[in-house]
Amino acid sequence: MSRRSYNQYCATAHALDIVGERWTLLLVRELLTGPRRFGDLQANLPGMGTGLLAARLKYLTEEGVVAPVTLPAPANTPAYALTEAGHALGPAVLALADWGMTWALGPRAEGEVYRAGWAVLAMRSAFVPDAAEGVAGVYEFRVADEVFHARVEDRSVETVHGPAQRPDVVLTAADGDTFKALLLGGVSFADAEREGRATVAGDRGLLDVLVSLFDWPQPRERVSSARPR
Amino acid sequence: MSRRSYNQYCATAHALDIVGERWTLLLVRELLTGPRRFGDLQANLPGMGTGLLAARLKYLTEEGVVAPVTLPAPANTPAYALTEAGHALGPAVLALADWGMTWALGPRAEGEVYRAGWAVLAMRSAFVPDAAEGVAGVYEFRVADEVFHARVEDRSVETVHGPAQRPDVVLTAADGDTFKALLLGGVSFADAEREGRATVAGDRGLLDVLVSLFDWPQPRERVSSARPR
DNA sequence: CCGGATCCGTAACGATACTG
DNA sequence: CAGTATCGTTACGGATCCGG
Repeated sequence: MSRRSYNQYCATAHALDIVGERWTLLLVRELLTGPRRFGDLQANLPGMGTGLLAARLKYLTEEGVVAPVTLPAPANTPAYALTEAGHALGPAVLALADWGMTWALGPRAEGEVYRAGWAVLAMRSAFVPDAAEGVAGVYEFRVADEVFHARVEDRSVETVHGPAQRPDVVLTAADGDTFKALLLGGVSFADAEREGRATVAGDRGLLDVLVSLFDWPQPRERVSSARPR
Repeated sequence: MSRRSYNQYCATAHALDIVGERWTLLLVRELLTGPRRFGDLQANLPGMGTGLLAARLKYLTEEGVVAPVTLPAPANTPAYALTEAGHALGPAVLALADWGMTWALGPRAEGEVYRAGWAVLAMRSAFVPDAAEGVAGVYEFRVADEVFHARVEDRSVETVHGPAQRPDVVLTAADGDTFKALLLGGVSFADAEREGRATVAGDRGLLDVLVSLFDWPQPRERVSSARPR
């Protein structure tokens, strides 16, 4: 338990005792798409001091949410991964992302950092299993200098950072905004390629299928009036 | 946006910018079961300073998550309620509660505060719609000095604090532990009544039905080993 | 260079006292 | 009852330094 506990016998309070401190759930978000090294975490969590990052990792390790691992050869470098309990936080992080997409995101603000990898979680959240009936495919995405991939299979999607082993199709987008527009269906892949903002290699048909697998929430405005009973 | 923003164009980060500060999600948890007055919130959030509570309410009001209301006559007293955006946080709070019940709750620790009202959220979380096929009933619960009720109808449950208008059955439990044991099915209503720890008024058959509507998660131990890929 | 540990100024929090 | 005001304590953020 963190030094500051809510001291309530309540499931929500206990959960927040462990993962409710500043940065913690964003740290879990990073690890939800696979193991990461200290430096990668630092790069994706700008504003978080190295001391704090180290302290959080240590605390979460003690609490059995995170575990240190050694990346497979040839990297052989230390990294951090989620335990089973850590992975179980996925639904909670996705529920927050869901709320954020609907009620808090809006257009990109000035100076806001954007990493395409974060869209990976959004894909999990907006994925519609029923729409993926009979769909199977491995997608690799390269956005700016980031690489991640998605594996669609059996009405489910699995999103992980890093390259795919044998992708059916590789989508390269110049920047995050282009990638987002493509995923939301606002821009066609053909148009983006024509404008030089994206390139596609492999089974392009699978990309059009991909877009149809998501149901993106309609952004709403928060208004200051009580909800009628 | 709170003064300290994560400054990331990410749905999770934006959500946490608004509701990620200390106490905020517990405050939302309180309001998820209906409007509450300042003093009630204070009483259910021991350890939170009045100044901080006032600041949070003000901030959340500005952000359109909470709205000040006047309780209906004869109370006619000021209170706080959730807006539509605030109610939309329900799934996120429940997801955290779910995780907490499985991975973080355990037995009650020494000195931990327990309010029966918190079990109300747990009931929402553990409710199994399929088990409630054809079930309808209004339950009122009185635990220690707290009163709340549940309305089961059409494969759904609605839990609100305060008394019910026309309850089918009223369950009075001496303390939270008794109430919990009854709900989890560890103790029968007859036994509890015999021991003087509970009384039942109304349609007692509905209570046995109630217990069958929940699927309580099996508590798990958090262990410090990475989850296999 | 990566993975941290240490230090210090600032902002956030917690407890209590006080006011309309 | 519903909040302000105040003040000591804790947590965070940024920078610098250190060992492999």
